[in-house]
Amino acid sequence: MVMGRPRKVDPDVVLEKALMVFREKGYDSTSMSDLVAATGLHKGSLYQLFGDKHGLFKTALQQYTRRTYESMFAESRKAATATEGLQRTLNCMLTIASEGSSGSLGCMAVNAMVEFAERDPEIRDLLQETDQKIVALIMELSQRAIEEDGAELVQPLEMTAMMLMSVMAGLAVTLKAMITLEQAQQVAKSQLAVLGFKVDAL
Amino acid sequence: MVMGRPRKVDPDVVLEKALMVFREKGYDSTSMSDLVAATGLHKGSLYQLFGDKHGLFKTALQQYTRRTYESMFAESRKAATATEGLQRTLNCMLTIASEGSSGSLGCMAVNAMVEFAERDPEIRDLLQETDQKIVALIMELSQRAIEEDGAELVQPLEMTAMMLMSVMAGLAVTLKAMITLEQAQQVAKSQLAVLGFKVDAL
DNA sequence: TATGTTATTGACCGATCGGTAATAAAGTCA
DNA sequence: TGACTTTATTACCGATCGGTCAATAACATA
Repeated sequence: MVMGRPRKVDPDVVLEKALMVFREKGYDSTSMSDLVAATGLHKGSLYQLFGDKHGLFKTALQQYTRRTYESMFAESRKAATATEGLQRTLNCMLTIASEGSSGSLGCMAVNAMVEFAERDPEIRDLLQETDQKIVALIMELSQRAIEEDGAELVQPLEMTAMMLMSVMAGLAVTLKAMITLEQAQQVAKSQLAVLGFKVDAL
Repeated sequence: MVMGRPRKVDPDVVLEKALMVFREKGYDSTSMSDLVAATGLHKGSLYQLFGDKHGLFKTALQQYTRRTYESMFAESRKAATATEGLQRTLNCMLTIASEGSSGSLGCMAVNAMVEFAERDPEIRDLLQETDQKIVALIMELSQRAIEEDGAELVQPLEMTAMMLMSVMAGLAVTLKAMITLEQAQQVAKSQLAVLGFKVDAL
């Protein structure tokens, strides 16, 4: 056993609660008071655990991107075909972005990109890494869809991936106020179709 | 002539300077001090002119959406064909979103949507109105592209417009850190192509 | 029980936040 | 010139911001 006074609460559940606040309100409009209220911890404990507000946000964002990517990857592996895996991957992303009790919270990565891209290279790099991982996943699934499912892509692989990423990022935004999850899923499916994936067969 | 002490500066140029600050930093992380520094006005004058910070932002956002829509509409009318008009409309949007001395500022409407959608019905409604106007413009151009340019859309008109809007919103985000203006324009053009517009003929 | 170690707590900090009000300055009009 | 009207400017407000620190509490170990 480690020495010293034991923790009352699991840092992971604290991080999870802070994460939800940041997803809801973004970084700037979230105050330490908000985080204290949401986590139940006292301010000093939060600072001891995560350094400062920026550190807490960064940790929460990493948690979000890691877990979201893992969910997407896992979802892609559940499918019988690469094409279906691709569709499930996109739907997984949309489902996460649509979370929220009233109105969708959107994708925290997209939200953070909008808020931080111009002023925080650290966050920007972190988001670029995740972006590249997802692009790689999409390209791998697309390649397999060509080889295994007879997909006849009308655009090069790289362009196909860029177009899918653009659509997904856009849906993450419009999900916040313009469209429903069902509409977003329909858009994603149609996008796969127009790109040449054999999505009708599913 | 109107009575009273005359204004030193034109409120429109003040609004323009405030607009740029809001585009750069968003709402929350922009302080009144920032606005004072950027406009050259003193704090009291800003409050007299625009009420409060939120009012100033709302006015700036309306200015942005109005002007951007007018630019897009004007651009669409410059073209010889509806298809070319559509492409010019999209490129106009991307060009505006890519403005900024170092890195692109993105689309202020998209940025505001991310920051305000969950907490400010007034801003949300304002953005939804603009969204609908742009959707209407896109649908009108698409319809004309079918009738006049022989476009063979592979998706219904409404879905075509939704897909275009999603791509554009996504590009406005990714433009901030992930891609260049040239890449974004290429994505938009490819998107038009896969949707069935006769864009290769241009 | 005494000691070392870590976690929790509440009081406190200077800085900055958005916003206000009183006053000074610069014009028009009689 | 002097009254009137509007803008510009300064000083100031309470509240909240993110962050710190010393004191205390709760454990393991000796």
